Amino acid sequence: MCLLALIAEEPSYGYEMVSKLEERDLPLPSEGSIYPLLSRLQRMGLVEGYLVEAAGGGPPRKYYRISESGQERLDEWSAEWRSLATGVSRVLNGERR
Amino acid sequence: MCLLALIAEEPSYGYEMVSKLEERDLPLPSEGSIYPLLSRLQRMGLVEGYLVEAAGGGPPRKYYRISESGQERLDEWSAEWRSLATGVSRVLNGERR
DNA sequence: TTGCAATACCTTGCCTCGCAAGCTATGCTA
DNA sequence: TAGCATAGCTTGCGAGGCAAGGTATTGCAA
Repeated sequence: MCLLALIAEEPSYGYEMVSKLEERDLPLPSEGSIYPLLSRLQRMGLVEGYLVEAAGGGPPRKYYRISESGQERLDEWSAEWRSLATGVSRVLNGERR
Repeated sequence: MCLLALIAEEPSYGYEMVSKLEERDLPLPSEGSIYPLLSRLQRMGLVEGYLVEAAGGGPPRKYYRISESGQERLDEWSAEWRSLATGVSRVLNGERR
């Protein structure tokens, strides 16, 4: 969901997303974890990939942009996330509905 | 973590925790998921189990109370959770640190 | 008195997925 | 020419989620 949210904000590529996540205090345990995730998002039809020649050396970058169904899925996911997060807070603070 | 938090609040048993979670809008996907979790918490030494005769029929209840190291672990876990949750919010809202 | 619902616990087994580890290739710079 | 930064990828183990199904007891309704 977080990767999808990053891509929704603006198209991006794996290597860059790692640092974007770090900027938001969400470091990935390993840099290698991101590529299987991105392929999965693509396989699910939530994002589309396209190659862009690297500016300033290095291999070409594989950019991803969000698809229409990706945007819908993201909306669902973030709603689910918010509900989960509120639920967990309620448990941690000993409240009930 | 949520189960541990419930137990920290007051000792409880599996069947009851299911409804406590529902009360907080955190329904378990299946009632059966809770028992492996509770055993794991016990195996990790975070909770202690004890049997109590059921009031009003049915088999004896297996209550759990939190241990000292369980309380410490819970404090760590909730700190981690809060940091994770803030991170995710940051991503969903397109902020950076 | 038969049967069903509620209470309460537990186990098996598949299948997904996280992630550590390691690999490949390119171009710049010291 | 060695090394670093950039950028991508794959393999393999192991953990663990959870659907499904099982057991036993009590009380109430049909």
